[in-house]
Amino acid sequence: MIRISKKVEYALIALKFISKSGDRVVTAREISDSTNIPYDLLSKILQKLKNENILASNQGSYGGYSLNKRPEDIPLLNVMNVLDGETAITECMIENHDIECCHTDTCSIKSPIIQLQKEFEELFRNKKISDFV
Amino acid sequence: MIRISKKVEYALIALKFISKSGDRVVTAREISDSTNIPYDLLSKILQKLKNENILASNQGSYGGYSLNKRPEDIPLLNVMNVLDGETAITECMIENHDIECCHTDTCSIKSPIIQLQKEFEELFRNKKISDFV
DNA sequence: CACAAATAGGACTATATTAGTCCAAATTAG
DNA sequence: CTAATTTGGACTAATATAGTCCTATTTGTG
Repeated sequence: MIRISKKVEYALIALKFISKSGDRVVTAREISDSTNIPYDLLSKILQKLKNENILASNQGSYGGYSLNKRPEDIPLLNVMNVLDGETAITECMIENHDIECCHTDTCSIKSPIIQLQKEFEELFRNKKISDFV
Repeated sequence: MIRISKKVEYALIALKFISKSGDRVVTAREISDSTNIPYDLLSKILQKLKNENILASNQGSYGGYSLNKRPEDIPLLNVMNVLDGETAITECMIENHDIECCHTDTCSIKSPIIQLQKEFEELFRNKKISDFV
């Protein structure tokens, strides 16, 4: 059941919330309270987005998060990769995949899978956070 | 880690195998032996494809499977839906979804998600089994 | 300095999904 | 009748996702 993870879904909601808040920094608590996203989980998500320089953060009281890039410069694919790891449509598409696929000899669908992988990535790379704001 | 399931991967390999076999019926055992796909799992997959009229089957000895549609008339999305259930990019995209999303009031990303869902489906609907053969 | 409000992040648990296995029944050609 | 096959239910194992808990660190303010 191919699906976008909750983490990514929450990230989109949070990013929208932050981008609607102007220059003001926004706390994880604030987002959690107004969206019902579990606080602890949300914190992890925001931290990862910060480590990827999508968000900027200030610690300490009166701290919080703010956007570090323009929404139109943040591809959805980026957010997905940050939160859930590399987006590989099949196991054998994972880069540096050292586990030999047991179908290697017989698997003749590899090249169309590579093509599909490309189109898939393109779809999610062309979607920007601005499309969700 | 958004990914096509093994079931679908196996189905693609099996469908390719069958379509390469001309008019001859092909047994699950035969496919399993030459592709290393676990026999029991493969059987289930072929049965589901049969129930969906993508394959035709003959029981008994000298039985087996054959294509019931032209590869170019079988969308990948169909195979995915048959094997893994409805393809909904997020939980709230599942049709007749009666569980109220706890973000309903605050979730303002619904309309772009619907749009993404459409584009996603289009990608996988336009891919046909013939693209993998 | 002490405190409160934040981010930061490791470790863990619970739940759900996916993958795979086992078993028995029904069908059919020879 | 028998062997080869599809059919299909029930179960187990493995993996991934979602969520929780706890503690450390940072920093503005009284």
